[in-house]
Amino acid sequence: MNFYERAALVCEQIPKGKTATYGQIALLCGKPKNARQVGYALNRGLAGDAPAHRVVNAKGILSGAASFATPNLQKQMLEQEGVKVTWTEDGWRVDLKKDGWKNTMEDALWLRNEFDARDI
DNA sequence: CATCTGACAGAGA
DNA sequence: GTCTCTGCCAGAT
Repeated sequence: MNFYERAALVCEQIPKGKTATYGQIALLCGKPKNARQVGYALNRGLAGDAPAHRVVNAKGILSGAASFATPNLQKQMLEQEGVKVTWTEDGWRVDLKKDGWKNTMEDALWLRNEFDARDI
């Protein structure tokens, strides 16, 4: 099973206008403890064309390492999708209560099937 | 091999 | 809500 391929697939399922956390991605990939690897994957572009801008840490902070063309690009893209991004002491933050991706059982089942179908 | 690092998270105070 | 401490694990050195 390839964790990175899974991570990419999961990221692609994040609905537009919603955000998911690294831990959430890791969980859906079947590796609850690999949150850091999710970040690593996105950082290294190992997640293909997955929408990395919709992935934030557990606090909703845009961790913003520079795999974006310009600083604040992540923020811009999120706002473009209707996500409210506010500045805080810690940096740009989204409201996970409002714009966080709520996984449904169907999302999980769908993913399970895809993983199985693609043997990853 | 041993260590260190990091787009992280959870538990406890 | 905050802050600190600990566990994680793939990659790099």
